Amino acid sequence: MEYNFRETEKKWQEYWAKHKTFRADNNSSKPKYYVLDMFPYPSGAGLHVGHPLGYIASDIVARFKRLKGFNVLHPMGYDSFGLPAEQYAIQTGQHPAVTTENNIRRYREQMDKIGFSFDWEREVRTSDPGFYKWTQWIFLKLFNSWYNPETDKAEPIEKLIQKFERQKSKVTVGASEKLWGDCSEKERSDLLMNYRLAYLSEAWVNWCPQLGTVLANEEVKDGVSERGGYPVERKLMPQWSLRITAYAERLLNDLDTIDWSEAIKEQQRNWIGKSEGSSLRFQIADPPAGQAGSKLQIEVFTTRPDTVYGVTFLTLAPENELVQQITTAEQKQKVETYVNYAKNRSERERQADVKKVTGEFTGAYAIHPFTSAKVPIWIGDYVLAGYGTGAVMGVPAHDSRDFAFAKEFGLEIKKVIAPNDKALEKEECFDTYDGYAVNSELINGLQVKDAIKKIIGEIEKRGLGKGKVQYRLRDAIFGRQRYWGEPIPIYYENGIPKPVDEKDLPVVLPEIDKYLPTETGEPPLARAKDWKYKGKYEYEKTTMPGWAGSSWYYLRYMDPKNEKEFASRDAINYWQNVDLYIGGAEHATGHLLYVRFWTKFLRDLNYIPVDEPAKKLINQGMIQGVSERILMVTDKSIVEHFREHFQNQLPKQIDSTIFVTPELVNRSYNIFVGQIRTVDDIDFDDRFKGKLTLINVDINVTSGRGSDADWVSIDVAKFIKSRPEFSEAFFLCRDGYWHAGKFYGNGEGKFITIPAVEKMSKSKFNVVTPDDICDQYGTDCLRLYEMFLGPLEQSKPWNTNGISGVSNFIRKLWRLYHSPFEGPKDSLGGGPSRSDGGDVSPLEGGMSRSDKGDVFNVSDAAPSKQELKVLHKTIKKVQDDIDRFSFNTSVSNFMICVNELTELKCNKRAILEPLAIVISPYAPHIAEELWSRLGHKESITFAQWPEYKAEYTVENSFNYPVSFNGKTRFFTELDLALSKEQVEKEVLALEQTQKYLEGKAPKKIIVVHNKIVNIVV
RNA sequence: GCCUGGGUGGUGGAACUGGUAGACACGCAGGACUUAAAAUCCUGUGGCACUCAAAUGCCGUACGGGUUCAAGUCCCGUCCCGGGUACCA
Repeated sequence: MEYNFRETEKKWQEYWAKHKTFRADNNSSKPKYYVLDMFPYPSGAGLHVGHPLGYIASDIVARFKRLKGFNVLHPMGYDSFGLPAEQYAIQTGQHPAVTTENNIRRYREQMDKIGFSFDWEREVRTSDPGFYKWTQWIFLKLFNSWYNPETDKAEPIEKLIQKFERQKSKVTVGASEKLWGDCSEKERSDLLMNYRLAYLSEAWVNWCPQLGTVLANEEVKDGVSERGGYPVERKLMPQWSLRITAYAERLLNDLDTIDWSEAIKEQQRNWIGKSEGSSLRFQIADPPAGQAGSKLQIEVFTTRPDTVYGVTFLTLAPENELVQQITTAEQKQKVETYVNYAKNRSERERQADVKKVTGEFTGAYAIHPFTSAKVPIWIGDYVLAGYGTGAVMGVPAHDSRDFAFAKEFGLEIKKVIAPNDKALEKEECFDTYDGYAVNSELINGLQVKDAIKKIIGEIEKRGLGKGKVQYRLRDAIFGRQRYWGEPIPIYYENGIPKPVDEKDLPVVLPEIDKYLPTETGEPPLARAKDWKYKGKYEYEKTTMPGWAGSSWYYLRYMDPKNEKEFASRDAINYWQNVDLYIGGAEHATGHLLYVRFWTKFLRDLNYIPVDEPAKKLINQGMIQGVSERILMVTDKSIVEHFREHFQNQLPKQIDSTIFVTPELVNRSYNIFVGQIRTVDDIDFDDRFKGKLTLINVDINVTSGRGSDADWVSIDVAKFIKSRPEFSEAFFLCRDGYWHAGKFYGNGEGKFITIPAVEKMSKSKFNVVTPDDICDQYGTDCLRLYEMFLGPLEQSKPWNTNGISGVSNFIRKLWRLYHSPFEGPKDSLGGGPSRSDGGDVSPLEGGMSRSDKGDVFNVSDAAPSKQELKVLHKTIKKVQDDIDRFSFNTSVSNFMICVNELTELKCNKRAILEPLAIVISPYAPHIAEELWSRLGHKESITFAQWPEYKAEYTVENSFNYPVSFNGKTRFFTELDLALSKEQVEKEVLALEQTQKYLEGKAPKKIIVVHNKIVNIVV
């Protein structure tokens, strides 16, 4: 009988739920193991086949660790605050909480189907007040802390206040200096904002007046908003930010302590962007008439102070405050025009247009601190206001950007570094470190590195500046003009921001009538009626960004129901941090940096005992979607080429429907000749260049799958009727691979489709959900197949071409335990001793017996040597594979193992019982069923992993490949006990050896024990 | 540009510290069973050459060099693809 996966999988999923099999215990004598997946944002599209890839891998590890005797924490939850739900709410008026709830239900259903071993009692949702109470609590801690550079950690702000109170020296408040005791409340608040780890400050943002919100950089395209196309301007606005920069050095250094991929670590290092150099001040020369400019100075940051003698100009960022003060009357008009121009160019636009050099002369000059020469001061938008001091010294001879600027505006170029490599002497701009200083008075002749050291010393000595470390990392803007997020627990009293009292948390997200900004441009929360702290104070109206909840959620899983603390001490001390974290690499510089930041902060305040959230991180690859593109072919020879290539793949029948993604309809889309390279099995050569054309296809969409349709279909017969010129059209359709193509017409066609392999997303109409696979082949099959697809960390397009192999394997596995093999007549246990699985199942309604094949056939006879060898080979291989996260090779090994045992007609309990355990992490449902049929009353989850015994896999002989000059010629079976000399002798005595020696004496013979024999002739 | 991961049959991919390249699977071809199909099972399957056959030889891990008895694996150079990032001074 065939294995009935539908009944079996359902049965065991119900069993696990009913028995709470996967509940993790906070009080256990077992060693702990915490394996965590990045929790999903519950989107409307549901789970796609890419999601479970990582979840399956982590589930395998979790189940494996349980079998190995660990107390495993393997939880799941939802990152349920976020933009899409809010956008949907704006469009439909439906409360985001409602759509989120629906989406979560869908996700849960889908996940339950896959049989994950999550402890669902620990589920968390970031949008749940019981959860975000603690997100707000951590925010308050950040607000009430400062970073003490002396102790190099965060401390309560009270310590700083005490320090201010005690010290006699004055503090700087705005433009004046006062004693702390003399400051007003407002002044004190403003002063402390410069220290708090969560603080309010003026920051440059992308502001869209029409939408009434700040936009993230990726939401702005070509100076207009991505949604709606409204103009976006750069605006200085009060913003809540987190002082992540205080942790820059620790975030950088501690990367060396964690086992994360080098790629992610490197990305974080680049993001933090540490650079060492020096600050340097330039005095302004001859202030323009009527302005008190002589006291003004410009401070720059440079990593190349050694090139200081090459400075021929200074450039300020257009936003730099000094611009207004130093500009001369003659240049005022021009400078203003330029500043306005620069202001309205978005960040993105500036970046996209890197090659376009723009700038303006301010009319002012600065005095070179070493040569006293007068250098012109320019403004240019290649200088960023947010980095360093917003001003650079222009050294065109040794910096390619300064060079481009000088070229554009005809500024002087002065060489001060000579390359060590004479060949490079002619280069106009030489910007590497491989050289020595020239024309540089104090440092002439010194190699760059030494020159830097010496000149910094000189700069410090003369009080012009000092050696300095600069980070690219910027403080994280934390406020969003959005509704669907955690309210920031701050209220305002007389315009002074104050923290909500801890005991008043959570500040619950209020109900509002519309999810839009107010008419006056205030955030949506301003619409809330009677929403006041203690009935009288205005709350902060912005909400937290999407990454707030995910920055600490891993801690909440340890003790998710705790109402007094974010997690109890005991729980935190027991679970520590995540042992294995699995998720996408796209979070490299977002979530994965913030979660490290919050972890270090909580550690500083002694709430947790660890410095890092996750010891080991694995990034699963993306499963890409494949969608159709239509390509117009106008040249007959190309069509012939295709026909030749796919001749034997012509389908016998013609289907009258072709699927096209809606985005292709009624739109001109660009597919370039170069992109055809994605069709990897066709080699397009130059013959085809220029002969592939694209036309605008206007096809009537005749059907869809409702408003949520991912695909629409087009009736080709109808299409051809409306466009008779395509009556001979040639369609080649590909659903993943070409062999599934469909042809139309009968000859010189004009149409083909080419596939586009892209990230799976709803907007690209290429989402494939796991449900269909589960329904058709079963969950175990989906699990094995997703693992079998290739290495976990590799991205790959989704296709189901190989799934039948996995499906066959599951049936073979079943048959191994059930085939009506005849047991040995004289066996000890006596043939098919357990014939009926029905009554050993823990649940009623086991498999029904339908025919003779349904005989559970396991013998208690002693296993043969060969059988033991097969089993132990597999045990070893699978545990090694799991240890190095190579799940695809394990699946191959199961196949090999089952094939070999089938060959051996093995039906021994001593083999089949451990085998079920070994397979159970990968295919838990069928493993449970087999386990129960083997007579066990308990779930296989807590069985004991069989111990690998090397003695069973030891061979006493080896079939040596014998090679001559490295080329393998033949094999010879030799006893492994033989010494090298004996092997040599044996091999030389062989007739074949003599044949290949051709009478010559071997120069050298290499014998590698258990590996190879190589004879050098 | 910079950082990073890759490039192996018709396809997905194996090959762990240099030691039998192509495991396992898909696909394809042929066969068995069947009235037929599906399912299942068996055989073959990197390319080229030669042969009635058995066998054998040569070439093959993007390309060009190198180290080594031996290179997919190590070193140098080049090309191509994916991912990230970008006027960071």
